[in-house]
Amino acid sequence: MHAVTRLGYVPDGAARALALGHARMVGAVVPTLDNAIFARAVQGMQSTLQESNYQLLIAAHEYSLTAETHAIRALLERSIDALVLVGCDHSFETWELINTTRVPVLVTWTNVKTTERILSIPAPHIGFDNRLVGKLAAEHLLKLGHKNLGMVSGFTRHNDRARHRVEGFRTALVDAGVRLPDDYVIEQPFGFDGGRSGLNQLMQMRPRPTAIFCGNDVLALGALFEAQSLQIDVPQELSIVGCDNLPISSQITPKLSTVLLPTYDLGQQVAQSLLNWFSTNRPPTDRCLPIELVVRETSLPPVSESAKSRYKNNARDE
Amino acid sequence: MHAVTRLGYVPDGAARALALGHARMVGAVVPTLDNAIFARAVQGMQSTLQESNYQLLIAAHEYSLTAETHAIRALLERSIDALVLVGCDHSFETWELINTTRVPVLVTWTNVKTTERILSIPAPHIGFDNRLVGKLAAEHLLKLGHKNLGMVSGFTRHNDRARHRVEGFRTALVDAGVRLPDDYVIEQPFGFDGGRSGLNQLMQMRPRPTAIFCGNDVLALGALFEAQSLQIDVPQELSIVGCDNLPISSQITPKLSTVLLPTYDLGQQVAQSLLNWFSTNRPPTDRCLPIELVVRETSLPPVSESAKSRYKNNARDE
DNA sequence: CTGAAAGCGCTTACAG
DNA sequence: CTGAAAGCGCTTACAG
Repeated sequence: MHAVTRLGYVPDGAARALALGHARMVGAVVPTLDNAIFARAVQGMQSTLQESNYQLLIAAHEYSLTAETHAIRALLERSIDALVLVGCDHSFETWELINTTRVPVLVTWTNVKTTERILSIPAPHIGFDNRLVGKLAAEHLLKLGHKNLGMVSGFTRHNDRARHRVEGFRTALVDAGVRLPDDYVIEQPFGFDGGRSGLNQLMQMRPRPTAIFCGNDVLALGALFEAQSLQIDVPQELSIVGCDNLPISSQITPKLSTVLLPTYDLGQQVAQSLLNWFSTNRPPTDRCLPIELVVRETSLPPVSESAKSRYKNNARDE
Repeated sequence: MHAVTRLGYVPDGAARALALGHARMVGAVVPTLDNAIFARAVQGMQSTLQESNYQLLIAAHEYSLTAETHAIRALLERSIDALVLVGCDHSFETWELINTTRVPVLVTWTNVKTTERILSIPAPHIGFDNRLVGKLAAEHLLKLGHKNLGMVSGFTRHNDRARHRVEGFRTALVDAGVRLPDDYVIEQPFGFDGGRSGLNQLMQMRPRPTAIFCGNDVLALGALFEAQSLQIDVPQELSIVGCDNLPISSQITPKLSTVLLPTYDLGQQVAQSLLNWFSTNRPPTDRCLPIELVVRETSLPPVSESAKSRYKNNARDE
């Protein structure tokens, strides 16, 4: 041991991995690190993996299924011990890779049980009930008395989280006898500009929605900023509910109501489940992390008729 | 090749790495992924490494030097081809590890030339001139006519970026004949709360500063939010300048002036330089990426005497 | 208990 | 041009 420290010997991980048959590495493929939500989850995974001397390999695919497949193949060629994927919408090639390599896969961020899957692979999941996200938002806004609602969503194609949030929102509205026409659901790229442009489009609809649910806080913040630019008073004239509870969401004025998703916890639990899987050789049981609605002052009852006529004047000015 | 695809053969990276002597992996140790600035840089590195079939191993140390050393050792045991570090403040053990393993190291985010280093190791750097960040902020605020200035900084101990920003700010002020007393520099943990509490403390100083430079945008945003809570009118009564130009900084009202750091570019250039290093076997040359001041409406001339007396009234109310 | 040997799955230099 | 052999640096089962 003295010689080890004196010479600065560091064991060769590649040789070790070859002899042992596993490399103490897990790969994670996320849509992007540009959203704090994924960055935090990755941070959570990394910190708990680190404690058990596992390394995290990350890749981002920027919402491209083929980029994801390539990233997964590259990860698999590094002989990772497990793979973490976000959501259950993946390309056929991805599932094929997973099936043939038999790499342990953990699906996160989603509730697989409620999802139609292309190929049935026995991947356990630890995530959120994204339909419930939409439902919580809908129930909250309905309780406030809103009748005309709109939604700004990320692209739902190849994104089960976004799709489920729309579905959950719409279903809860329909259950309460409120319709959510297709053209009141605006799909936009994630980002402040997407939120802005989504709000803009919704504000041109007639009847104009008095409440808006945004698929995540980035879109909701964009919508909030655009409402400010348009001189629309939030929450007096418009209620906005987001999802994620980003740190900024509790700081900003006007206050943003949102659905809190414990993403750091998610990352930690995902990592912990993998570690258990490695040691017990038994896959973790599927589960959903609890989520909750955080109501801030943005959410008020819908405006009076007098305010509504003001809307129309504004609309004429545009 | 037909059999390869049919059987789903994926080469074993560990064996390949052992035979080849390198694993096509680079390790990056960042303070945290919780700040969008590091997340974006990591994203930049990852995307360009990916194109050349390199994998990125990431670790975060949450501003702890010993955690960093451990993370680096763990990375080194995975036989990485290169190591990317943020800043040049590292523990003795870290430099020792680097010296004995002779792993190629690239230091980023900082301008090493201007730094006193504990151990002289020949690590090239690609980063920013953080003194210039402070200087740009100071010159801007001086030009507006401010005489009483304050600063909210991250902890400067073990953080050369934070230290250099303070130094650059102070030096530029002193050069213009304006003093920045030590107690007008408040060190706070990075985060909105740090910014809030820093602003709070500065607003109790007499004379009260009319302009504040914050070490980064997260602190600046926190300061902005706190100013709103305290009913201090930004920019009429107080100018705030941040650093980073986070996406949110261009959205928020009141507008935040800031120093733009191209962190995504930084990540890409770091990765590209590593790739060149690997192929040519010659280390990259040191360089600084250009930065620029982004002036938004927050930065106004200092308030008139009448407004100053209003300050005092406010202060009494507290 | 100690120490030499075999083997992990690749790559590459070399023999045929 | 093809194919068998050696070797990368570990771990582990086994011989002494």
